[in-house]
Amino acid sequence: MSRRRITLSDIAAGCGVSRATVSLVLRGSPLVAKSTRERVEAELKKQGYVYNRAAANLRRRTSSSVALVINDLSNPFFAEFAAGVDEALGAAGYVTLLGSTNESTERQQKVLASLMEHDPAGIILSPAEHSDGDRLMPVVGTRTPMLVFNRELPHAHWDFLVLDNRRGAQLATEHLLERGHRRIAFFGGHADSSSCRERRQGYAQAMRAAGIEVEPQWLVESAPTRLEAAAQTAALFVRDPAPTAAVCYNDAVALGLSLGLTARGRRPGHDFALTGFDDIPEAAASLPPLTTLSTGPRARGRQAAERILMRASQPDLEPMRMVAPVTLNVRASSGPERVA
Amino acid sequence: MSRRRITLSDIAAGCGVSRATVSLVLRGSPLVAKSTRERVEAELKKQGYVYNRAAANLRRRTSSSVALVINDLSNPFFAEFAAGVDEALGAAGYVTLLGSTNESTERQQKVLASLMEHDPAGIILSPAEHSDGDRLMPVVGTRTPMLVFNRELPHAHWDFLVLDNRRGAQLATEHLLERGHRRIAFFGGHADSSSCRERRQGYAQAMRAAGIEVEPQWLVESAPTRLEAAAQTAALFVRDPAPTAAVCYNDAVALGLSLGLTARGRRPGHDFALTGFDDIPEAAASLPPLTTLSTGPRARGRQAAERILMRASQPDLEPMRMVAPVTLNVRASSGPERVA
DNA sequence: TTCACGGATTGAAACGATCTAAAGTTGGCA
DNA sequence: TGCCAACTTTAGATCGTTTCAATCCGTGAA
Repeated sequence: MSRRRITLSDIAAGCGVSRATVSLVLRGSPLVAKSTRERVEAELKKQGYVYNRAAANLRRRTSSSVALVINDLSNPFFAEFAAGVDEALGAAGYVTLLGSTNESTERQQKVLASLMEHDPAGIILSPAEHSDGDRLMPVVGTRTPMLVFNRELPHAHWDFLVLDNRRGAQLATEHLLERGHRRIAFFGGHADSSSCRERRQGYAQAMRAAGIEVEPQWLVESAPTRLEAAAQTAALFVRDPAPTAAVCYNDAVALGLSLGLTARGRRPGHDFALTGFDDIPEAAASLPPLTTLSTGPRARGRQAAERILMRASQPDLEPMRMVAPVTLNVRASSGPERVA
Repeated sequence: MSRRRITLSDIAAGCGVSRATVSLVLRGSPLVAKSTRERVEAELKKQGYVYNRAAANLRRRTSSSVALVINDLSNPFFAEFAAGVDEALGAAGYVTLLGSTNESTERQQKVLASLMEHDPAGIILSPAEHSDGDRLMPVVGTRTPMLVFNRELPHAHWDFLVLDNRRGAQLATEHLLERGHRRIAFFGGHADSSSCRERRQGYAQAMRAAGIEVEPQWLVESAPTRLEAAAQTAALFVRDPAPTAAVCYNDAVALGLSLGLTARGRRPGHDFALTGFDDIPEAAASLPPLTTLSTGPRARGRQAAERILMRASQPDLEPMRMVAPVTLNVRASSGPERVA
């Protein structure tokens, strides 16, 4: 029921030793005699002592936290990523300082500034759309290592961890080509986002390699949401001959397209093949199950955490650009083995 | 490029005043003269000073963080909740210490203990399944207020914030009764979880009020996932006459059932009515769109944050049990206005 | 008996902020 | 010129921990 915090001094007083000794016991130093150690440990338990890491960090000039700033927590992809980060940080004895920005660069500035005041050992940033490296620079400073996830920023001397978007889209396209499709669309996404651009590049590259010229009406934009995508379905069929397959920007878009196709009387996986990107949980459970690219967001989170901790302990490491592989997960939405 | 942290003393030295003065400037005290204030502020900017909140908290014996412990971040419901918490905490100048437990009570103990060392002003806990209040007690202590979300724990003197599960299921059931159904099942969930029990109670109450006796085969359990639910669909039709409608434990289960029905040649929303719970984003986008109960997880998060901050500033407030209302969102899955 | 030595313990100064109480500065007015 | 009040500024202790350097103590060697 006591309101006051129990400190080292309370323990020391409680069993007639000095604060210094208690501190040594806490840290398991071999210097203290077995008998005193036991006495002190009993007292710690008895008084319900809890360590004050902030005070310790102050004295030792260390930090035991890492800031994690996420643009969109309600997106399962980022939520999984966050879970992975927290998992790895926790295992290393660090604590996660969370900040969510809801895709607002204003909030992002504020959140970062606020987190910096807690002196994190490092920052993992999944940037809001239209983030500007030049504005990030002054608030992050040069003392704190930062890893940027999922988006490229023009600025250097930060770590980057990005998905292999180009290669992923290429794999999906090759898969559809393999299945006999020639008129393949790239559907969804905002053409000005870096991830959409990269995926389109992979798509274009695969098409070129197959000797197929991409027609302009095969490139359809849409916001990366199910509803928007469903609404854009018609754009695929404005001109004959229409595409018989589509590489979609992501799973949400693919599921939306799937809905749109059904509404138009086409059966996805039968008379139209499509692929997604992300492998969200519903991808496997939808009808038809979605062929898509797994990105392993949780593993990416762990990877980010491990890297930032490494950089925090070795500040002179060179910044690094890491490209995470993606793997194609073939399911029914891309159709049967081989169509005409 | 400097590795050292800039402190108050650096600023003080840099413009020939004392640490105390700089501190006053930082806090916008009216005591300091305009001219010195400007001099100091210039120096702050020039040296790129960043406030050390840990040191300040130590001295002032305050805390500027709240711990948020989440059982399953990859569940959009909890991710939204977390986003809401962070939003409200951030607005109040607090920072979120995140911990995710992945539904493991072991990790939950560890995570809480670790977070306690950072002296949070309060704890918001969404407990892992099978959490035990008696084990939580010693690690949380009595100094730190805690709010428990979404599950009831036998222990007192914590705040509780739960959804009105009973009332929600009752609303859904009444809605289906209204539409003319009599043989209504309760589908999905684990009967030993508190939320499932409460929802079943609401369902039973509405059925009783309508003078209908619930038959045992109308109560079907399943893990709260789409796939499990789809697999359990058959259990609804083992005996004639089969139910014509189902109140589902949650949206995932409802979507699974929807799949299962389709696979059996039934058209959900036409020859079978069903409702969900949670109103996840896909509920509106599925085919047919799902009638379900909105729980407003983000608003709940904000509510939790505001409450814990209030309790942190007034430690003598009585603990409270808050029941969040849920609202019925009627869509096509519960069928047309009125069936026979 | 004295001394050196190793192991165990501790005093006191940090870490970077806050805050009280006291000391400097003004300027006005007698 | 002297004094008081109103402003400004600051010295120094403090928060809870760590850590260096110093002290203490018992023992075996000289």
